[in-house]
Amino acid sequence: MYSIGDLSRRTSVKVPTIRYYEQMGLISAAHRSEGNQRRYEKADLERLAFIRHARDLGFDIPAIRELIALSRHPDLPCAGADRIAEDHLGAVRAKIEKLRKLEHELERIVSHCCGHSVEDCYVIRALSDHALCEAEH
Amino acid sequence: MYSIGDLSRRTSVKVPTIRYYEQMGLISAAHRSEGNQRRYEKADLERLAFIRHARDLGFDIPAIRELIALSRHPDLPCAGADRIAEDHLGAVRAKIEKLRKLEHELERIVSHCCGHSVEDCYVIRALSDHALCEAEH
DNA sequence: TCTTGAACCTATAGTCGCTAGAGGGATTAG
DNA sequence: CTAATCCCTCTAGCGACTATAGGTTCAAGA
Repeated sequence: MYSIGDLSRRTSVKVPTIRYYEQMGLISAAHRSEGNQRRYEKADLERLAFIRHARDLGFDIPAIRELIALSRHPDLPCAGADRIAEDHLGAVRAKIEKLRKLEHELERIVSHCCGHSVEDCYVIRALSDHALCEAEH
Repeated sequence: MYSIGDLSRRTSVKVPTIRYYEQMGLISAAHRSEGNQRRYEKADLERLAFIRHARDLGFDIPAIRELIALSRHPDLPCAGADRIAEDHLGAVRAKIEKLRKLEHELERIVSHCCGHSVEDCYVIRALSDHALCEAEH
């Protein structure tokens, strides 16, 4: 039997976050002590570690809910889980692509700025005048 | 004289967003018509285009506030603006780095999954067992 | 001039995944 | 038995908007 604090220390998930996950339906409502405090078992610890891991990999809460639901039906084909992971991978790649374009444009703007005063600062001028940009954004 | 809708169409900033920027102090409170509707001039349009452009480049609102303040003092050295842009570039690069690690790990997990049922799905197993991961995250 | 419909107004709540705080009760070590 | 630490619920805040409700003003056509 673990208290919520024990669970928190063992999974590195903060106490309020555990309560939040309960509210979001990612973990089922815990048993309570006589004094109404949450008491957890080993299965809860594993479940929470799963959630933590998925969050670290950037899955959002609805995706995690689906993954948990799938993991309770070992007989189903795993195409569902694969699709969730692939979709997420696609989203991560899209974000990287966007950020890379941003990086490129910012690099260009920063490196072009050799002025001394704000008046001829390339950073400010580029923001004021879209025509100074290389790509659309 | 532009109405808020004119301004919106010309800058591609949505009407509620323009009001939000006014609330956040990025644009000064507009003059009003007799019937209390906002009326803008060319200077407001340029200011809003500047903001839009900075947002597209990922600057957050406090940074934009600073950039606007700087752009009104053309005599100041432009090191302040440069630093804001460089800081932002650094943040963008850090995000890219994080996402690339995620991408790598997700690729690995997805590509290892050749199971047919959830029971031996590598996606689910990797989430359940952190030891299957290559890097810490 | 009147009417209609589009555009405008304010104020409030919702998004996401937590995090922080207030104000109180439970547990446990000494 | 007491004090320190933990735990409880409830509410509000973050950032940058977006959506909705309920009402007012404007502009163009009849």
